[in-house]
This record gives sequence, structure tokens and C-alpha cells, in this order.
Amino acid sequence: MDKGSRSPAMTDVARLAGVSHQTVSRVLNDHPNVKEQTRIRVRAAIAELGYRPNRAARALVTGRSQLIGVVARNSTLFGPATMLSEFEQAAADAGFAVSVGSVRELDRSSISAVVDRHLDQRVAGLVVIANTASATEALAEIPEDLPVVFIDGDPSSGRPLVTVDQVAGARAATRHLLDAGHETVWHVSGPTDWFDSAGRIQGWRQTLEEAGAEVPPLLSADWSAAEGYRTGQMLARMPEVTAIFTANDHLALGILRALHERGRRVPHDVSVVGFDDVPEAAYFIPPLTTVRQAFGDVARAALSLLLGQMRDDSGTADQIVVPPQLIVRESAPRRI
Amino acid sequence: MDKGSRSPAMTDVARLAGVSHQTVSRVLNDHPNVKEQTRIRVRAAIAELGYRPNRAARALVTGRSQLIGVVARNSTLFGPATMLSEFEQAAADAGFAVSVGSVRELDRSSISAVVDRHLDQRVAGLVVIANTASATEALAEIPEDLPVVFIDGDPSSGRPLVTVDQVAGARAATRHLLDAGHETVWHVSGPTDWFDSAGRIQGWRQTLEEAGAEVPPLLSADWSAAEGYRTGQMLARMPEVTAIFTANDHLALGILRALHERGRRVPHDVSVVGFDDVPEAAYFIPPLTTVRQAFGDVARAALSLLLGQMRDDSGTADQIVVPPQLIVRESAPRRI
DNA sequence: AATGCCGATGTTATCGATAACATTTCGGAG
DNA sequence: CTCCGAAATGTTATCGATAACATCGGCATT
Repeated sequence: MDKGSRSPAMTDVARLAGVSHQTVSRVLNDHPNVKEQTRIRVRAAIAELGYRPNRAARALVTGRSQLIGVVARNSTLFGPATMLSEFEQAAADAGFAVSVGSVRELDRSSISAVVDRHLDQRVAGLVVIANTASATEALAEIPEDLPVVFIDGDPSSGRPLVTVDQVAGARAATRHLLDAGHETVWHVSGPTDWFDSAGRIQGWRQTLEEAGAEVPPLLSADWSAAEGYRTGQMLARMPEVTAIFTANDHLALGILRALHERGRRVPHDVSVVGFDDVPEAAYFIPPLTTVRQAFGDVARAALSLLLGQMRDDSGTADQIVVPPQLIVRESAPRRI
Repeated sequence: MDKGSRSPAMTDVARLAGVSHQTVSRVLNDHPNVKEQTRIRVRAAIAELGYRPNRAARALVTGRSQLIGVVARNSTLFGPATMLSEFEQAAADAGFAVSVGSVRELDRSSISAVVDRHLDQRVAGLVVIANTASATEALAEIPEDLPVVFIDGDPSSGRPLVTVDQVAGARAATRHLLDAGHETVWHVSGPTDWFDSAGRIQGWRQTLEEAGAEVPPLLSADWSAAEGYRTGQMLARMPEVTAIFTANDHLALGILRALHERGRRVPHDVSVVGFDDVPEAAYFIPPLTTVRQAFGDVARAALSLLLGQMRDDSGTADQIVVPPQLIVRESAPRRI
């Protein structure tokens, strides 16, 4: 209303309700031992004044804010951006705000800087989207007593972690191609220092070996359509290549174009499977068979792990693995 | 070091340096009237203890945190996601953290809820990525004295705003197609309640009218490849359609596929121009001619406007318009 | 009826910074 | 050599919440 005057504080509510500020605090924090009638009176006063608690004051005395810090690299990529968005939604529902801290590289000093900024804000917890090994090393920067959850981190770290089952996804993709009749499957991976890449490579290789298929040389790239295109130009020249599994959809896009330019038809001559299921994957030429990751589930799982840690600091080192799902479209149909 | 004990406070630094805590505060805030020698001694003590100021305490007494709130819708889209990422980088360099608040819809109540959450955190300023008119209406929720900058908002609102010159971008795209020899240009727009869409429609229509070309009916869609595809299926059936300008690259992708399916060659039969220049646009089939938006520049401009408002509350209602750039690729070459 | 305990509430201390005011120090003018 | 004003520094109050302890009734127990 009168925007000039400062916003009401707890004492104002207390005065109006005819109680002490401490009772107001108790009502706010759902303490027991408050008479129902008083509770109602206080709630009414809160509503009447439009009172909203000052989080800074609370953070000062409790030493912890209602803020969750997220450390991520390059949140422009589809995966991280979606994850961040989903996580923010989930956190908001739980009454937390989310502070983002992007870093260009997940090296130790960058991470350390971002973590420090978050510590300055006295974040209640930290989510690290740690897709490379270097990020895990930077772990040491994080105080022991701060709740932390890793997303896409090192499964062998023993730290609380939520991740999509990359191995299973890659197995499904590779299996799908073998079942369609291909003798073997080529793989264009993401950067090899990413856990995501490593898991997909592992799943791909295992599946080939189990099927007794020859394992072609690994082709590694970054995540961009540009490198997919370059790699694709090479693959398009090799007649023995009939099935390609790429580590993400953008790589697949570049490859589709290279194949197209060389006159190799998809899926008639070559089948292609991607990873991610970006919204536009269904509109590639041809529509892309790919592996969908349930980012929303990952985000919600990460939040619940974090909230769990914040409640009891027993350090439950849970790890949650979310299964991915193969989406079959025209670039790699069931039968060729 | 010893993680058990609480982190050092200002008084600890003061004791070590042999001064009062107030002097430490003065050093931290770069006040004048501190002897150089004292300043050095305090700095040394800060370094030795690894002291970091408690932002919650500062926020409590000043009534403002070192946190900038961002209100955005669906930050999964390329534009918003890139904007957010760039803004976070810029803000970090200026010593600010960024708290994100996504909303599913930019209606009044959602915005109001997000703004309230930010106010709870006592944000120092607010950036609203307000791409629809409904967002501008929700303006009223924001206190007068809080620094606010709009990105992609209503240019006629008189509020501080940074935006890409959508009209100029659309003019360049349309002009490019006309110059290449097309009689007219069809336009597939984004949702008409987005300012971005409105500007692009306006630029497109103006350019056609100025050139004396017939203005085809406007086709509006959402931003997805799916709707681009549906619209494209219709356009592909119309032989008189030889040039299409789409409101973003994903729409263009869907259209490219629809044209491909109908056997209409791009650019031989139909030329297509997109908008955004997503990283993979160069790897569409064929590579997409599009309009690049300098999101980084927009983000930095928004931050500087915000910092300006935070310094002097004179309410400088600056508006900054960032020019876009036409990127010519094969889907719409200079000459057909 | 006295005792004791517990539920409901109030009082005071505290977090760690900045703001406002008080005090000391120091250099130069008279 | 004294005095004055500005520069340098110190003291105390304050922000708005929670924590810890204090108080006050009433009800069950003996």
C-alpha cells in the first residue's frame, strides 16, 4: 500500500495481534505449544499487514539462507538448461530460491570461485552439475557440513548423486541398431572427460562385445553440430558404415547433413541414433531416433536428496539413477 | 582450515589488525579517511584469516542484498537460456549473484508470486525477461523504489529496457529475400502476444509495403519445430510460395522438413530465413540463413542499466536497442 | 490443599554487518 | 606554544529474525 514506509516487521505483527514477537515467530515456524486461537489471531495480523519475513535476518541468526546454489557449466546446452529450469520449479515449490553460478570451465579455480560466491550467500545447499572429472576434484572446496548433491557426477565418488543411466541408454541405442540387422555400430562420443560421454561409450562398447560384433574405432567430438558435421563427412565416405550412434542430438544433426550432402540416404543407407531428445529432434530430416532423458525426474530427485540432507545431517549418501527411454523415429526404424 | 569452528567475523579481523571493527568495515567499503598503513594492516588480517563478509548481516542492515533477481519464462528456449547465462556471467564479474525465478506462464499471478519470492530475498534489483504484454501488466507488483530492467519488454512502456531491434532484424531478412528476386515473402510468426513476434511482423510487413509487394496472410505459430512442420506442410502445397521468413530457427527447421518431404528444394524452389542463429543452424539441411541476436550484449547492457539505477535512484529511464545481424547461408543465398 | 509439571507465552541475548555519533590525533595558522 | 579543524579511529545503536531462558497459569497427583 503505502510504499514509502518500510515493510512491516515481526514486532508490528506482534503489536497488532497483541502478543510478543516470539509468539509470531513460533506461529511462522509451526512450533507446537501455541494455542489455536492465538495462532489464528497472529495469522490474521500477518495477512492484514501483508507481512513477509525478512530472510536476511533469519539467515543471519540461523547461519543459513533459503537459497540453494547451483553450479553448472555452460547452461546453454539443452541438458543443463532444462535441468536448471526444472530444478528451479521444484525448489520454488519447496519454498527455496535458486542462485545460479555458471562457469566457463569446470576447472578447480573456476569452481572454487563460484562455490565461494555461493558460500558468501550462505546457501542452504549446493547442487553441482558436475559432468567432468575435474569438477569432482574441486569437491574439496566444499565444506563438509554443507548439503551437496551432484548431478551427472562420478558415480564412484560415494557422494549423494542423481544421474541418468547413461550406460543403459547407450545399450538401448546400440541394441536397437544391432537388432535392426546392422553388423556393427559406430559411435561419435562427446568429450571423453565427461561422465556422460564415458557412460555412453561404455554401454556402446559392452553391447557390441556381448553381441560379438566388431568394435569400430571410437570417434570423439565436442557436443556441437559443427563437429558432428566434420565427423560425418568422414563417415559418409566409408561405405562399410551403416549405423551410427551419436552422444547427443546436435552431433546427429551435423552427421545427418554430412550424409545428406554425400548422397547417403538415412535410414536406407545409414541409420542414426542420437541422445537427449531435444524438442526439435522429431523434425530433423529424417526424424531422429534418440534416447530421452527425464531431466525433470532428475531435478526433483536431486532436490529431495538435498532436502533430506538438510533435515538430518546423517549424511545419507544416496545415489539415484533415472532410467532413460529409447524414442524410435525414422532415422533408425526397427527394421531396415 | 579447521572447518568445525565458525568462520571469522569482522571483529576477529579487527582484533588481529589491532583496530575496531568499524575500521575494518571502512576498509571493506573503500571509504576515504583511512590511513594507507591501516588499510594494509587490515587487508593482511583479512587475508590471513580468510575472512569473507557475511552478506546476510549486510543485507539486514542495508535492507538490500548482493543478489539480482531474474524473472523469466521457460528458460529452456535458446534465447532466454543464453540470456540468463550471459547475464549471470556479467553479474558475477560485478560481484552480484543471480537468483532465477522461472514461471510457466507470464500471467499476473505467476509473476506476482515470483516477484514476491525475490522480494523476500531482498534482491538489489530485478531483471524481467518480459516478452509478452501480460508481463508488462504485472509491473504493478513491483515496488517503485526497486531497480528494474526489462529485457524484450514493451518499448512504449517508458521503463528502462534493453531489447534487440526486432523490426530491423525482420526488415533485413525480408529485404534480403526481396533483393534476391522474390516477388513477396511469407512470414510464419511466433505467438502474436510476444513483443518479439510483434516487432518481427511489423518489420516484415513494412518492408513488403515499402517495396510495393503484396502482403500474404500472416501465419502465426508457437516457437516449436512441430508447428513449423505443420505450417510448412501447408506452405509446401502452394506453388506460389517461394520465400519464407520464420520468427525463429526451430520453426524454420520444421518448415525445411515439410518442404523436403514435399520435394520442394531449398533454396532452389523456396528460400527460407530464420531468426536467432542457434549454434546448430549452420548444420540444418541446407544451412540456414538467419538473423543473429547479440544476447551477450543485451545481457551486459541490462546489467549496466541496473547498476546505474542502483547507484543513483534518479530513475534514468534509458532504453537500449541492440542491432541484430543477418547471417547469410545456403537456405537463402544472395541470388537465386 | 500443597506440589509439581507442562503448556503457553514473554524477555533478553545474539547473529554480523553498517549508520550515526563521539573521540582522538595531527598538522598548520596565529 | 596554543588552538582549531579535518582526518582517522573508536563506541554505541540498529536492522529483524531465532535461541535460550524465564515466567505464569492450570491441571493432575498425592
